[in-house]
Amino acid sequence: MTRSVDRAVRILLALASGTPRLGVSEIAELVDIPKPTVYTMLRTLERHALVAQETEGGKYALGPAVMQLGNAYLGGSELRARSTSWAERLARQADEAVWVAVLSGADVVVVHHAFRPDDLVQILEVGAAIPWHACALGHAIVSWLDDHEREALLGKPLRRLTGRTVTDPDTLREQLAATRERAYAVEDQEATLGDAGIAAPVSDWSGRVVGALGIVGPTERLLAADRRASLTDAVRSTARALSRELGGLTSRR
Amino acid sequence: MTRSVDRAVRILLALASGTPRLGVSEIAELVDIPKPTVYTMLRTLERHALVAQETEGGKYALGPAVMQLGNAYLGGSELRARSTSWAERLARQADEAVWVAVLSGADVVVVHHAFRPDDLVQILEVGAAIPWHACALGHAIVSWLDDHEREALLGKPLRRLTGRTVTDPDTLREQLAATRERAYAVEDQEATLGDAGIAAPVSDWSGRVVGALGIVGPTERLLAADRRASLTDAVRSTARALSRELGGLTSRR
DNA sequence: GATCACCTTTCGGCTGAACGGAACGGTATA
DNA sequence: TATACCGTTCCGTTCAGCCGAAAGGTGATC
Repeated sequence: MTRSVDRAVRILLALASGTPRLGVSEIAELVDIPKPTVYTMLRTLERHALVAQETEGGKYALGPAVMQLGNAYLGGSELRARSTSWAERLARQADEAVWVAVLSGADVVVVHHAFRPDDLVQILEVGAAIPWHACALGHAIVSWLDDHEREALLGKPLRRLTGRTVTDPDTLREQLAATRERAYAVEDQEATLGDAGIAAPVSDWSGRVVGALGIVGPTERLLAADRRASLTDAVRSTARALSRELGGLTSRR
Repeated sequence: MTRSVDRAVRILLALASGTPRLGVSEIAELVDIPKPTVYTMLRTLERHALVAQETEGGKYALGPAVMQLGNAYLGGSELRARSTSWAERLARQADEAVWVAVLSGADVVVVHHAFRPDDLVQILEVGAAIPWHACALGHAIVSWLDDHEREALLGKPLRRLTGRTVTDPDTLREQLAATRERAYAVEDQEATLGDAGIAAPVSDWSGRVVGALGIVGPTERLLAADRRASLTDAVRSTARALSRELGGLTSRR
């Protein structure tokens, strides 16, 4: 492990979480690194536009280059590339928005978003990060991780996002077991009030879970008794089809 | 300057440019750092999900965390926040797609994209990076930089993207002078064949240019003799209005 | 199936580059 | 005017990063 690199990353993450603009001293305290060290690193990061300083002698913020990295990540994502057509198809079929996501630490990050066909106001959610335990996508992924990884995630503190967020490890363990059995996950207003999700895991040729695919929308539409069965089936079979495609063309190793 | 941090960033950028998946040796050669050093750094970056290793012992790629950073950047961008309503308005008025961009090294990075109102196929271009010299947005920004910064950019090698890309520094210098005078830039198929752009610089309260705003679309529509005057006026006045807004509410320093 | 070539990964001792305490100058605040 | 806190600079010390050498895998070649 390279300490300086680790520290620099922690600085970037500090800038990414919550307050977008921070001073040297604030960062130093936040990540517990001496001020001069933080300063030197910020300057180094600034060279590459990963951070930017507002006015001379002012606070620091993330720089535009991090966006280029993000874009490059999307461009290189096998999952995203292969999922677009399937997601589109499912969005039309279910008449709901479809998200494809991967796990990043304890968060689920949306890598593709197919809009609900007839929606007018569409907010692109690509790049959004949601705590894994508060969404169906997260449950779908984590339920398929091996015991060791899953327990590591259950061990971390679990934030409550709405009144309905489940944060008890034991309850989650049960839910994950159920998810594993059914091969799909359901979430009802645990991340956002009014919104629900249905998701299924996506795996690659080796059987390892690489992400999840699911639909997101208003509770009353998604979880209506008469639609639920058909929606879960649609999600599950789409995820399976996508997994098969990822498995087939073993792709560039 | 922290050497390790600089090196780590160069590794990330290498992963971001071109081939999305690289082996340790490939990276080592690309960025000219001894293999074991690259390895250690990759492992450090992997901890934070900034890079990810496909299969165990395989090649490395950017990780999902870089997307979170990108998203955080967008969320904290004053320019983006203030530009949305203006961009929307201009998109309706001009009936064309509107882009807002900032400079990142020698590239222009799109931070906001307002769709052309009646377009059906809409590709979200947020995060896209375009060499500054090949687009109106880039010209608008660079023309307003101070001499020193501008010359530094003109000194770097300028890539040709289409047959019409201007890559001669002297020609560019003239174009930039003209842009500075008119307070808007025009580009015709220099980045993409068939597409043109009209853009104007956006500055903050201190007068420093912070980005640019412009319309993008098919050459025949954008540069039609009868529309051009009204379009350039619309772009210019929108950019000015946005600048004024950024100037007014000095915002959180 | 043995050899080869190339990979990623591990190890450890040397050394110079990163670190951080202390001080500086500028700028809001009382 | 005094104070407090900021970003920034300085520079000697030291310990962490560096990287040559070697190990352990893996897939191709003959």
